[in-house]
Amino acid sequence: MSLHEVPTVAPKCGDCPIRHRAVCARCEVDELALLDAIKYYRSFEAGQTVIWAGDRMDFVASVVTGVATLTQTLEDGRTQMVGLLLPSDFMGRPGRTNAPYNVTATTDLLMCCFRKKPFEELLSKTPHIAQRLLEMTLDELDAAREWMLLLGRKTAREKIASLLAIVGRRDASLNLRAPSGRLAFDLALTREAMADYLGLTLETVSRQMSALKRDGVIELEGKRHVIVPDYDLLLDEAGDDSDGGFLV
Amino acid sequence: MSLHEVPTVAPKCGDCPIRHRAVCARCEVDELALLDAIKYYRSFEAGQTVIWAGDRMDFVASVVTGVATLTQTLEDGRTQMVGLLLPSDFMGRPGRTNAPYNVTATTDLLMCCFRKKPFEELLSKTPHIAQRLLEMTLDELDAAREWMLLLGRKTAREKIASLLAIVGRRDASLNLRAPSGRLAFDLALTREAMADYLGLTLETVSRQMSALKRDGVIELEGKRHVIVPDYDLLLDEAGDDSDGGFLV
DNA sequence: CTTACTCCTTGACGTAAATCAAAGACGCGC
DNA sequence: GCGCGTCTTTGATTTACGTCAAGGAGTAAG
Repeated sequence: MSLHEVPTVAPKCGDCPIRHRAVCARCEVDELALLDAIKYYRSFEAGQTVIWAGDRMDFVASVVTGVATLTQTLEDGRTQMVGLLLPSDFMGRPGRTNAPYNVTATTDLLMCCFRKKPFEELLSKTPHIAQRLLEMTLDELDAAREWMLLLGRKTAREKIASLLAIVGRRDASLNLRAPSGRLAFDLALTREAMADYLGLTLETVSRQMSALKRDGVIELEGKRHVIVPDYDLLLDEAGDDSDGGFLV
Repeated sequence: MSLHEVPTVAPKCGDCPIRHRAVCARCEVDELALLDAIKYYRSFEAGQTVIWAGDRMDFVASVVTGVATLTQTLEDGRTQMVGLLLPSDFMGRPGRTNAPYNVTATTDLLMCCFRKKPFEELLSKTPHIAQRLLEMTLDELDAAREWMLLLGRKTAREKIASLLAIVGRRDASLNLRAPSGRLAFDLALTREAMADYLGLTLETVSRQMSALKRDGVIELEGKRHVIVPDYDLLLDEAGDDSDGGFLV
């Protein structure tokens, strides 16, 4: 998602342990001071719903720690995850009053929230933050469209490999490393959540995870901790050369 | 996509037959005059490529007439359409230099283009246009995510019905009508293009079109002209109650 | 008119993934 | 320890959709 890149100095926003991606790194000092004045924290337990589709939403927020999912459902209960919020990801829609999807915490979750009204005022006063927000939204749009390619055209195995590549890449970038060679990370998703993201059933996810393990593409410690012996090999399995550049 | 709604007065931008969605209807007079100064037209024949993924892109544009598609492909040729541009739709990415997907004309196509540099200057001078653009991008994001639900969880029949509902709805709104009851429109897509949009094969599309016809949900005149005797029935087949509110 | 092209339809068959079903693994409270 | 919940794995079977293949319909050129 790349703002003006990964943090290279200590975070500035009060006591937040993260750098808010909505803010331009070049001019962060003043704006973060402004943001600081209107922010508050909310925490959620694993499994709790942050907001339901259609609900009034009077804040925008950054994920501080934890993982949340965006999901949509059909009446008969079929559900599709349409986005994944990892630490430093932004959530919110300036100019909108209602949430378009369900947002659910899949781990314990801490969010740094900003009341929408003052945040919007801040936006109109500081056009370069508005511009930054447009860029982030365009990134999200690219990610969503990349995901459409996955959902429409990839095999189950490729889907799993793509998801692992993305989460692994994202995890590496949190540690300021480019993903390559050996990689290990926790996958904060149940098999069912993975299935909902990939448009599969949980059984198929489980089978393909087993297959990737059998073929030496990944190793598993317990159910959630994934070890990738060779990131490039995983990318090959993902079926495209985009190297998971989206959703970063 | 709904700016401050469907045109109710004559278009203002010079000789353009359409209202540019990037411009706020409330304040259009001044901005359209500005836009008028930096615009030019380009036309494409059916089948021609407007721009290739990765190419430098030094303009943004509105579709005046015709239909274009946004597609992504894997190396082995599997392709997925990730967006559809209908008249009045906007295409372009302020702040980006390269096109993220292939854009192809599926009919003869006329675009009203604006050179990117002056357009971006206009944006920074008129924050409410920037805000309008953010809203439009959020709409596109919603549409993409709605499409993810379709790709990941709907059956072939539901996919076809959803596509027809959306195109039909969009066509009706061009004529300032709410879609209901009987509807007739031209589907400017080949069976293959429909398949690429829906993540299916062209044979499956053809079979499901035949099935919908056999079941009286649609009638066909020739290959492309679709008659929907009862729009609500079509919506039922689409499998959700979102009523195709996206991509409008 | 014939030929040739593109696009579409329909059929027969194969297969990847869904569904149905059972049992294992892990954690948590008692 | 034991029971009980949730999550996961694995197997057997079904099915929706893909693949392969043949032919039809419309249109443009000769």
